[in-house]
Amino acid sequence: MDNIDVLLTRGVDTIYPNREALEKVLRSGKKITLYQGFDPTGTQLHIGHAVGFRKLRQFQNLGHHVIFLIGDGTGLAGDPSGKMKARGRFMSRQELRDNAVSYLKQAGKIVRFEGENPIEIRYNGDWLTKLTLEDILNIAQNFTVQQMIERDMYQARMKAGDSINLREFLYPLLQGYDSVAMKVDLELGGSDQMFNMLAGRTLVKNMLGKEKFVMTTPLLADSKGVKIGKTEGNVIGLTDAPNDFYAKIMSLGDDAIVPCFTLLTDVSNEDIAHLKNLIDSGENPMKHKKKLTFELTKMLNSEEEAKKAQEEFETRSQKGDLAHADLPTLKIDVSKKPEQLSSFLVTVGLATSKSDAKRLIEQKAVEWNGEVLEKDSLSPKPASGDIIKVGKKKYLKFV
RNA sequence: GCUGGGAUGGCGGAGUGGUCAAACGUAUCAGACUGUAAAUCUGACGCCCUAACGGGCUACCUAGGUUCGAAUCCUAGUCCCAGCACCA
Repeated sequence: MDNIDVLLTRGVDTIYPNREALEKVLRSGKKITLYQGFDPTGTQLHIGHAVGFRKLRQFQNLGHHVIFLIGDGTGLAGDPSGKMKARGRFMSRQELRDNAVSYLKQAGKIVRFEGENPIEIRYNGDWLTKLTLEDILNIAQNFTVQQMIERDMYQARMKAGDSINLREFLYPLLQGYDSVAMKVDLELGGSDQMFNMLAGRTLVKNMLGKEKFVMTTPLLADSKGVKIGKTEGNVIGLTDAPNDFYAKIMSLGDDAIVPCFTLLTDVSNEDIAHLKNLIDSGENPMKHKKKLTFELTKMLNSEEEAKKAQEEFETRSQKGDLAHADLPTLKIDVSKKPEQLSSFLVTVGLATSKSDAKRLIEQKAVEWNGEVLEKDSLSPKPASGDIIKVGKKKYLKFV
């Protein structure tokens, strides 16, 4: 299995028109131009994005011309993919540009924007916002309404009586036109982007008279199909602090181990198959999960930080040894009068309101130096070195 | 333009005069279990007072009104959606 095999199979969902055709081109030694686009509609990239980034990096390392496209033009239209509702509001180009700054910073943890064969950054607003009406009509003529509304999501929306805004409806045309504007040979994207990418294939064929390959990457999901990394409110961000990142990955279900190894690491297929066997035959998967987590933390930070995060996790969570753990600290305010425990928790930021604090106390979630405080009486006087723990994740150490 | 439908807690979504701080689901939080988990089970889930029983306040798009009492009825407004028509 050589580099090209890996490139074409590992972490790849589908290749259009087919794998053989692309392989032939790559084997010929030709360096291709490819891109993946990202609409900066938020500020945070999550671990799921890393799948695509890694693929870009592989192409980059093999000497191909990789373009990292910021969708400050397509973002204006609002990608309807996977959305069961039309967007309530659309973003301005300025907002998108602002978000893009942090996107690039985060993506830079995996792909290279500098050094040898750096990835080129482009903004599709540069050409999309300059399209004339005539251009748009010419693009539109390549598609039929039937093709567009065929998408499952639109069918579902129509059935449910939900709206399909014409603005988002145009999205595939814009994304498709990017391929024409940049004259790329290949577009990479998550499998949810298939429709949009195929629109680009059509346009490239009709407008440039050439073949554009499309490669989709699988969405990062555990074996039950549950998406990893972006469960509402609990995003595993690429720039999370190593300790947090480590803990978040560890708290994924065991089902996530194999998919994560496959899509996010360079561990060989044989090794993955081997560890899958071990787990299936009853071995405690924790060891492998720790290895996985270590690798990922290292990829996004450094070996040293990954080590530290791992040690921290071991002392804090596995041994429950809070005294030696690296906890957030708070200076004791000596002038402060003793107060009710519940209000104390609010003051130090461990509870959001007094009601919240009382609930936590009642639920035996508050520990002071390892001792559960069950009563909302006067709070103990904090002494240096005291540790308060609220629930499993919130700690505070007094200094 | 016409005709209908709608706006409820983080989200989805019940509720059509009192028993509604609002079913149910989901998310979140806590506890149990465990391998740190995940899954599962249990509980909590507006704010404030109380040791507790309990009480107060604020909330169902906005502003008024009817009523002893309104998420629920009326009036006006704002926003959203669907269908139809227009396209001479």
